Amino acid sequence: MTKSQLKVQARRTRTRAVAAEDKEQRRAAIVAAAHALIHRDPSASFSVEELARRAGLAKGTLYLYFGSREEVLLALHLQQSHEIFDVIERALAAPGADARSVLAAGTVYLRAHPEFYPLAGNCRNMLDTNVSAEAALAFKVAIARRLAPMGELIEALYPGLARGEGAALLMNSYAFIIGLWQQADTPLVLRDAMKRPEMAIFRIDFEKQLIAALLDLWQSAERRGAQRKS
Amino acid sequence: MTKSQLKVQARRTRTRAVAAEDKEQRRAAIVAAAHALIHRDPSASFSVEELARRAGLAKGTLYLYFGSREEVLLALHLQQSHEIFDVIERALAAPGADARSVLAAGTVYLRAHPEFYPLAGNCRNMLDTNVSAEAALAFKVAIARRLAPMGELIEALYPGLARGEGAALLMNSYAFIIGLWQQADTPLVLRDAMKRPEMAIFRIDFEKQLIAALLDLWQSAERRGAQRKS
Amino acid sequence: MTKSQLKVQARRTRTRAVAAEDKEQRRAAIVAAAHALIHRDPSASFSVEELARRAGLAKGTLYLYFGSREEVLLALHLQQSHEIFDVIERALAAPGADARSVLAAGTVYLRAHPEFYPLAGNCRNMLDTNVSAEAALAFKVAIARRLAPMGELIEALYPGLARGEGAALLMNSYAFIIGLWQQADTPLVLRDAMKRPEMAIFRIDFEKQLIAALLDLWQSAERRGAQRKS
Amino acid sequence: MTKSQLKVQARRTRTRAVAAEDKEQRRAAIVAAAHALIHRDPSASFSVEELARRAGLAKGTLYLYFGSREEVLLALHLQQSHEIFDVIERALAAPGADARSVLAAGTVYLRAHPEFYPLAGNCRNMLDTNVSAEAALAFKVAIARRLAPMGELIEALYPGLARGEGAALLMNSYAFIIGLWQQADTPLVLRDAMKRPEMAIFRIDFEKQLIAALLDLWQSAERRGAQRKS
DNA sequence: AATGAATGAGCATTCATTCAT
DNA sequence: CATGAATGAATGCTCATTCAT
Repeated sequence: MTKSQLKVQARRTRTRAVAAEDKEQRRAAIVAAAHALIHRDPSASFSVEELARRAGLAKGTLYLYFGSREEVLLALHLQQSHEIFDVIERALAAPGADARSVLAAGTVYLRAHPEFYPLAGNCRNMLDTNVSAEAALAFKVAIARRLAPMGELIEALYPGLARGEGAALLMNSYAFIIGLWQQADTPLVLRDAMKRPEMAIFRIDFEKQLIAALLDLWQSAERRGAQRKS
Repeated sequence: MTKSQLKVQARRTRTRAVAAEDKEQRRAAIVAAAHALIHRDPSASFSVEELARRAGLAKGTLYLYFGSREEVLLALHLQQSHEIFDVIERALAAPGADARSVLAAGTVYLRAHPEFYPLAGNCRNMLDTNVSAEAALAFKVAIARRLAPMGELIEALYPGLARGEGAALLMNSYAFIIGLWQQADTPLVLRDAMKRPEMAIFRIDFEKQLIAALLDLWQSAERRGAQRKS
Repeated sequence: MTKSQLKVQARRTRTRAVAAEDKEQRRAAIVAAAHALIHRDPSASFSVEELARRAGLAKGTLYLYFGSREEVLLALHLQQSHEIFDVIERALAAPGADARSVLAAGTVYLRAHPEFYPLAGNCRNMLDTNVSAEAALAFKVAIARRLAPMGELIEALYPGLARGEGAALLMNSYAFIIGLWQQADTPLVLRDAMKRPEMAIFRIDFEKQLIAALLDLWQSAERRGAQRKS
Repeated sequence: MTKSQLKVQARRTRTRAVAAEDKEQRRAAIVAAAHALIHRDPSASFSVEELARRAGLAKGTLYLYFGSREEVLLALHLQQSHEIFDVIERALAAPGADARSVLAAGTVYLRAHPEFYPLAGNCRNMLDTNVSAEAALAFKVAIARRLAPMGELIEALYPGLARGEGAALLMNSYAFIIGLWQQADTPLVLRDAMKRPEMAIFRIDFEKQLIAALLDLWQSAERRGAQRKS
């Protein structure tokens, strides 16, 4: 048996994803692999090689399902966005929903998925780097389709809000979450330096400050709605 | 003296920066070059080569003044932060200052310096990539030193605010600005697609929405202060 | 029957080529697709994917008919060679045939099939790259089988030529055509630069220079034959 | 001593080419490395990695001197072209020069530099692949500058030739050399098959057939000149 | 201090070919 | 026979950083 024959034998190919359903599974496996990797390394510096290995696929196969490394990350971000949107939407639709309960629900999700932050914080960057116009558009449209009904739920909750103000409130909240995380999260190299007295100002209780500010935003919106109504 | 030595002699060399003052000038020139380049290309994809050329220096010289490419960008970001802090601080200290006037002042600065946004949005990233602990610390401390007095001005303006709430309000505002920009700024590849009806939700009036939300944050803080006072 | 099996069944499959005739048709379809593609892109940089799509087949099917991408191109080249050989042979066999009439006939073909040149120019390369010994041999033998009778026709036309000199004249002509095209055809990147005065020497009238030189070759052969005869 | 320190120690950099003269030497070293490699492997399939190693340089350094892998090959081809042009020019200028003596001189060069053929045969291809317009133009202009004076020497030799016919004769000769080599050189995979009787037609004496045909071309030109003169 | 030549690790992506279905 | 999902070798090039001059 020659060396080359050995090599051929060694090549074990995955079962083929022929049905659309199977293909969707493959995509999901790749996204899951990215999820696992970004969990360990929030800076997402893993290589495509690593990503493929983790997904149990060859590098080339990955490119059958995604146009680029960045599009995988975008897909992961979209997935997580759907997840948090599900949580928020459910909270909004629950009886007795109010700002507090909705924000609490969102916070629970975020606490359990800290990798959401760096992904979201890099999203704008990714859209400018190695993401096809189609993929970028699909992402944005998918987000838009979720924001609209959630915005309406908010508008139902806060009568007096104008059409679109609900969605705007969501976008504002989202923006604030991303922005505050970027300010509050301590870079690795500063982990030690955070103890210094000069850094006291940055030693904030992220979640507390987040909720407080978001409550301000939501309650201001509610108040504005109430005033208009009357 | 050989031919090759002659060549070497012929090489033009910048006059050397000996005095501390001169050194500061060199640093400033490099930062200014980065400013000019990032103005044209918000993604800051320019190379060190380009940066050095624009600054009128050799590549190696640049590394006498900065530890890495990212540290240059960080210095630029710090400079712009100082500028906007100056603006804000002045507005806060002006007679009759209130949320509206302060935010208006800040908005004027941002309108004139759109390159502030991508720089600020990437700041968190930079601190994790190729920035020495010293440089990162120096940056953070410099920011902290500006936030403290400004926070106190706000606390003076809104009696009833607890110690530190002024600075927190600033940080929140800053976070919101960065976050909203990331949501609102259209990636290049989507410039055309923005016209589509599905994208309507993202066609926001950035400045208007920014000011409205910030006003909500500031006024909520003010109200909270007032309540406590009474 | 599972969902996925249904999907598989739904997959459209070409009708199978069972008869030898059908198989030949498939081969021809592939070659025709290559022809069409190389017509648009003389550098033949199209992928197998594209080639298969154009031929209306799956990638794998293509490999049932050809051993490699290059073998398809070789087949196309052989086909075109047969065509021009047909033209030449007919001209040679025509009453009153002479160098002029034969070359004129060949020129007409080439004018109508400009993609012949790059294909022929790359032929030597292809034979060294990804072409099986069998395919290479088959190609060469097929060419040889055409050259022999044509060479004899030339020898009949120019009495005095030794056995084999007719074929040699053909080979020389062929060589010259390929070589001159390589010198004369302007690379895409130089299209604009050709206007410059320094490039004047390369702005030749390809066809005119081609025919003039070929006539020289043929008439020299004729003369040599005549001398020997006498 | 840590691993990383070892690495730094191990890095041995070439003495720097500061003077223009030294830089020219580096370029030459790279071209020489390409020459050595193509000598062993006429298909020029070596990697940039290999080329750099052979030149004793780092990969990146190579790109300080050439824009792409192909531009190195083009430079090598230009160098060899200069060499054969030198030979031809000298032969043309020698007392008692005629077609025979000039072609003999050229043949001697080619016999000693068989790697000239594949390089020349691929030149047209290279100009279309990964060669900048500047490099392509520089190459062509350099060739043109050599052809012009040589053409004039021929015109002086063959009075009666029109202005430009000398250069055209050179170009024709060059074209024929390249073309005939492509027909005559046996591909590796056919080395064995060449013994077969069907391949007899391709078992030509390359040099003999080359010279014979070129003599035909040159003598036809001479005759044409002589006729015009009278 | 200033220079810019040299470095080389690092990496996403392509695409001809195979083979399970 | 036909398909197209899976493969993974293969590789040119970039560019931040270093350091000899």
